Amino acid sequence: MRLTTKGRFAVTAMIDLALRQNNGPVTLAAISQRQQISLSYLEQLFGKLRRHELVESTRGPGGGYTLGRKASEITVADIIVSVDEPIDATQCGGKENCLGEGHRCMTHELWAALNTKMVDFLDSVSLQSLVDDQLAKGVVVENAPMIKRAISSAPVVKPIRVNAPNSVFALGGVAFSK
Amino acid sequence: MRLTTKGRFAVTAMIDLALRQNNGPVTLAAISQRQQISLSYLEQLFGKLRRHELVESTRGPGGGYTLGRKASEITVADIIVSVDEPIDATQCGGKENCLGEGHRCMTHELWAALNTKMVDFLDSVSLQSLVDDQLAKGVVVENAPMIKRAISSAPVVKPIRVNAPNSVFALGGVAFSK
DNA sequence: GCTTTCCCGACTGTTTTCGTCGAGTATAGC
DNA sequence: GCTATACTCGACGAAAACAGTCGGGAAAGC
Repeated sequence: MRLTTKGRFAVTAMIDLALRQNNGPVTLAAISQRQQISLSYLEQLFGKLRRHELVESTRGPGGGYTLGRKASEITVADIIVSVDEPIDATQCGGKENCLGEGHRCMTHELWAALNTKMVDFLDSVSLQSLVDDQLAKGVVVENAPMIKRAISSAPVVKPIRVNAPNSVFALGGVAFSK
Repeated sequence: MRLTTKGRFAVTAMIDLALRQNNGPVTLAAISQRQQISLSYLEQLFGKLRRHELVESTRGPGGGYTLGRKASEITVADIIVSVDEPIDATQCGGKENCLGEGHRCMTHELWAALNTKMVDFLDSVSLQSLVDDQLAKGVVVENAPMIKRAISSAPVVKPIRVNAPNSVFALGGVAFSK
């Protein structure tokens, strides 16, 4: 279980998606603009999310992504392991005796305890609960036009490929200096 | 809050230290051998842990490291932030309006919620509780000779610098394929 | 046929991780 | 004082992961 900005991007994007999928599929271009994440990077992340069946895609105009199952049935742990590709294979597999010195892979056991706690915790946080948090905080979801047709009239801001010139969130663990 | 193998090494080493500091200071060489972590790397990690006052050092023969305070008063969060050096500075600082589009940095708020939960959780897990887990699992702590003197007699395995030829735990998130 | 949108693989630059090395300082015991 | 032990510090380096780019392609709707 690793926890980096990569996982954060994925969680952020998933919340954005969950907040807005009522009006049909949400495009990556829209998420990219709202959350300031590079479109190409989102494509990579959603490729993984789709292969893990956390999202479904529909192509063509009016297409985009929707959640693969209910937000209450998607956990933060699901999202993070999807994009992090746990290369796993902790070598000794967990059962072999890493070194035949009788203490059989204490290092492994050692970390496993904390890791279990971590996974259990992240598995207890559902996407729905994060969405609720956002709604409670008064996040305004532009209840978009149900039109879906009648496009190509307004001066749409063209969603080009490169839209995050110098990403603001490039690095940094997250605030909390305390 | 980042969570990588670096933090894992630090936590692992701290548990090892907590398990054995009864018989006086524990040397990095000993931890290195038991946990299969490069000695030089441990030196770096413990330099940070010491500067954060999580451990204390005593030099010279018979020296080593001891915990800076009781194991029950050290949390996993303490250890991880010590070695991870939270570069912080999430750019927009958390108060500015990242982009003047009214939704004032939703991305930021979004992740902050989960991050708070993470930190709170890791802050609730004490080093002592992890040590207890280990003892409960029947980890045998070689209740080492209280001698401390009378060294240089037995054919001691020389603790040279290079002792982890090809580290087994080089990468990999941790097991849990499920 | 055109546009929209997802899909995929390859590529690149920076940061982090992990580890090495060399030199130095404090302490204890002879 | 000498020597061995052990921490202390800084620099360096290879390899991986991260974050992002790019170009082309394929399905679907108009």
